[in-house]
Amino acid sequence: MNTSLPPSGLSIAAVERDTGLAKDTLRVWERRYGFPAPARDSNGERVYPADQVDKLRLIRRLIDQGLRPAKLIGLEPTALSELLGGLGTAQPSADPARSAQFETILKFVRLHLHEDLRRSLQQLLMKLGLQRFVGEVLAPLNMMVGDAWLRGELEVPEEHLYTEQVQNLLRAAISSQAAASAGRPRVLLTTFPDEQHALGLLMAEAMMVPEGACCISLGTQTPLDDIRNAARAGRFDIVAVSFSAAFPARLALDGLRSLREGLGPDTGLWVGGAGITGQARKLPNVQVFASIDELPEALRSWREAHPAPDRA
Amino acid sequence: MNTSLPPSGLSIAAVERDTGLAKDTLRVWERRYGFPAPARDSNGERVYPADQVDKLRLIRRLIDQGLRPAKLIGLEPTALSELLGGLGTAQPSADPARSAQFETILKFVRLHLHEDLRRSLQQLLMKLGLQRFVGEVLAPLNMMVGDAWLRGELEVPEEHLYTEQVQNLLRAAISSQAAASAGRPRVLLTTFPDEQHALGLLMAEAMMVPEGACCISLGTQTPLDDIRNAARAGRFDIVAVSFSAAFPARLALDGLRSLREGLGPDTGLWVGGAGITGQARKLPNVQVFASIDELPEALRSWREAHPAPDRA
DNA sequence: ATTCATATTTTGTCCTGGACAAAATGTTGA
DNA sequence: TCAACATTTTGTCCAGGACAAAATATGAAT
Repeated sequence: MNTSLPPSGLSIAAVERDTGLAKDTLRVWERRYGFPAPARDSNGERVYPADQVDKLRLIRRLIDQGLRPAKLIGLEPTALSELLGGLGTAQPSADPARSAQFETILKFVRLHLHEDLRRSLQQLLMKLGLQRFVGEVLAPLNMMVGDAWLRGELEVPEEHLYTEQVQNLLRAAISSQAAASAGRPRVLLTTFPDEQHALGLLMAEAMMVPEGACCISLGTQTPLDDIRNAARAGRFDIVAVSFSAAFPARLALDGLRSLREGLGPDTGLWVGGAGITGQARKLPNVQVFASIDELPEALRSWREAHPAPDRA
Repeated sequence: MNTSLPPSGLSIAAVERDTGLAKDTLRVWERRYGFPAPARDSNGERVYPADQVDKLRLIRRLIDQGLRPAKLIGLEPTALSELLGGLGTAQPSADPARSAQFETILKFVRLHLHEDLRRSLQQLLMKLGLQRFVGEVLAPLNMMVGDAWLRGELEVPEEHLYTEQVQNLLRAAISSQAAASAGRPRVLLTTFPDEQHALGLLMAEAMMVPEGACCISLGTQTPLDDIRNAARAGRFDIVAVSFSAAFPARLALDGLRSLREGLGPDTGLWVGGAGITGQARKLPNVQVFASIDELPEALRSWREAHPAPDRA
């Protein structure tokens, strides 16, 4: 039941897409470390065997976790997998019942039981309310899904399925609560270019809308200049940006500093997500959230510091 | 109110991100056509002035429309803009009242009046019902937004704003109608890798769910093999794939042929979107939709051809 | 005149191997 | 513990040659 004859390996462009490693990087690794060592087709072009691509994927994930290529490239795939396994960060929930529930949900994801997945999430949402649902369920679940993905226990379709279902749930819940347009503060949400993960944004929105904030999301991947311009033109009080674990911290810091300058001093810059936590002290005048639970409290503080104007 | 001193131009990587033109392509154009002609920094690296990047963006859009680089690179930006203007495809709606309504909505997008935008879309949705809303409002509106974007009348944030609002509306509407899990047929929706546009998928879902189909969306960018595997494992009756205008037709055709083979003969392959219309005859055994309006009828035909089994 | 097969041009991607700056790490001294 | 400096690691850039796939032009045959 194989596909066909020739494609017994991937081109360098395909490997770039699959692993996220730039063509230049693939070539320079080969030159320096002797790995990967792709075959060549009749045309002298690289043809990467599947097992080397798998190993590259593992290496990529470990690099994203902060390890360095030279230490990884020589290792066996099994050793790499072990490293990956040791890196799981999600500590099991304190509440064993809740913890078991999460395992069940993860099982639904693994088995593509979208209907069961939808139903269990929906029930939890109904039971806990939007804010607690995000803080107590989605936050840890995301970590678990992320860890599972890291160690290769989940494939692309499973991850997509989870994301879609959560997105549906959150968008519906947010729509139904949409605050009056006069809500305060006015918050602009988005991510930087190259950051595709929309869940963080939605979760933030779900935390803030019930507090009466007026949230406008631009979705993912807004160029820096456009964020600045949109924030000014729309007279927003706060710009909120989210970063997933894979986002290079360097890019985030540079971009945030530049954005911080571009926004007026009256506009708050709130950021969060695994890609940025712990960088707080390097970001003056930027509010860095270690956990999404802090958002409601932060909103309340903002309100105290910015009493509503008399009324226009 | 400029940013700072040094960045009076973009690096080749930044231009790649901004224009979608590969670094190799940028360098080879420079070598062959003498354009772009970037300055060099102290390090000998290319620094592209903003006006050249703007022209590159125009060229890129025209190439996506089927024109060829050699004919474009010599032209003045004004001439390029004219070409772009002549390419608008959306003929004004037959109904003048409706047409005026669309213009109003577009104005809201342009002015970032998210609240008004949301309200007008919501009203139309309520008035027309989900299916007619998608077919009679969103389809033409998408064309208008696409055209405006093409000729540079809309920027990134406006386009994002529109997409987000529509997505919120559609997801909420779909959730509220979600069919019983036993719905037929079982439809798997997704896009190919490198295709980021999710609206087509949502619109398709919105057309099918009210007909009682059981739709599972994987969101955008699922690798081909994963689509095949997911379709088999989930015993889907139909796989639906959508292509935006910018998607290279070649990639779409190749991918679809390969996917067609990979799916069993009992699984339907339904495709649509501006990137694929008109290619129908090159795709045997693939159902190509010229308009999203055809979906409900196609579902009914499918049901006739596949009478429900006795009941398990 | 339309379709089909074959030449020609255009165009994007790949190649090698050298270079260099930014980031990470190691070292030293307060 | 922190700061300043030296060293290594690492990713990205460059030039300029090559080639195959796509697009177009040319010609033959229906």
